[in-house]
Amino acid sequence: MGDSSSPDASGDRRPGRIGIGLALDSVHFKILDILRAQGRISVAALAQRVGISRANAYTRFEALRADGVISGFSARIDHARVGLEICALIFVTVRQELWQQFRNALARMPEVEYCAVTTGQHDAMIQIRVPDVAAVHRLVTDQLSTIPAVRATETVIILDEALRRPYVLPSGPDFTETTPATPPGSTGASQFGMTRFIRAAEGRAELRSSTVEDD
Amino acid sequence: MGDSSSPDASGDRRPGRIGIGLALDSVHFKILDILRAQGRISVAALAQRVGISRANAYTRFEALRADGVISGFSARIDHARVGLEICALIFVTVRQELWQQFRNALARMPEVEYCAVTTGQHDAMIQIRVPDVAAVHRLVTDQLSTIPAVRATETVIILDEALRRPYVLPSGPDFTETTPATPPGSTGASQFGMTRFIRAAEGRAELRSSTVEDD
DNA sequence: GTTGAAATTAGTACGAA
DNA sequence: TTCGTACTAATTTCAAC
Repeated sequence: MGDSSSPDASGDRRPGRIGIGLALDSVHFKILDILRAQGRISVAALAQRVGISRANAYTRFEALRADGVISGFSARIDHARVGLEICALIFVTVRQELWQQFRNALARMPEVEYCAVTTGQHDAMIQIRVPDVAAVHRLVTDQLSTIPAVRATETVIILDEALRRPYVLPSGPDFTETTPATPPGSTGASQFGMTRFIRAAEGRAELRSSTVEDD
Repeated sequence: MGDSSSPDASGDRRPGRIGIGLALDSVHFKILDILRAQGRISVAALAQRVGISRANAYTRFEALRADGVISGFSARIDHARVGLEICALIFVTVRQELWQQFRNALARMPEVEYCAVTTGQHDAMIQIRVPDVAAVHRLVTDQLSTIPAVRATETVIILDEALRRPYVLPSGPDFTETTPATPPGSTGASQFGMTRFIRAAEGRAELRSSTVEDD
């Protein structure tokens, strides 16, 4: 609240209102990016890395949590180290009148890591993690195919996970620069909510360093 | 080290050796499960919830991190709240001799959240997050299809994410019970590494409560 | 939105069981 | 190994600027 009239003339941190939640500025995005990579960093260290005061960092941190932008924190667990060596995708054709049954059944299967409802040839894609390939077959035949909501399945084994970057953030200049290097209208800045092009090289070059997954 | 001869007769916490790393027992799994749901919990609170001493919790926590079982911590970010409303899957047919080029190109695309090399009809599946559907089309035509390594693509829009449970842990009795309720050989316990069946109801009933994503 | 205090809590290093 | 305690260092909270 407070950025109603002219969002372009507000100076340095142009907040981009998204949906109905709080307006996020470049500092918020910097915080999110750090917290995405190092979820257990102290707020004090966070403040220092972002370049704001402790109190400010606490306020923003709390606001992000309260507003649901940050829904929580997770340890990243190495699946292989924990006995889940095999990952597979199962494409499912669902009887349209039994969707809720299908969802309920999935919720009861701990091997299911992800389920997306999709357009296209199939209705849903689920991703599972199991100890060995035999378990994939067992899961499909003994569990999935016995659900009445499931009409057909198609299984694909994942041979390698080339990229794993959970909780990506928007690309574009808004999201790494905090210093007043970019005057509002001069460069190819893209306000969130607007559909403006950014030259690919620009937005990406500065993003790269902050996308690494450490800690 | 110390559990070489008879892992069944060791009593309560039967460690299951996985790969070459440290042997994980049920306490480790309980720690992992809590840390998966509440990545920012203090070690003191963790110790209390697991039912071990603070010192022990520190030791195990450090061991899990040092051994790479826990590779880090992440904030869970609500994509919609951050302006990334659209999620899509793109199935890619890759020129087999140009795989490395393909990987390198993906690494430079911040919209790509995940890429898996798969068996089946296509060679890879990538998942992207962008602000709107137009951006999906732009990404496929302007970026992906201009990579020489990409022979063909097939795009599917995700209408709903029915389940999102990153970093799942193995199912089975080993992974929630800490109390000596289960004598080693009597029930359908499944040692990790062995391929033994567990009756579905057993392993899952007790798992359900600890799979919820809070904080 | 920032700085600088106090109060609380976290992390470490011992011995003892 | 694991536990319990004491010690040190850090973080969070709360005040005033």
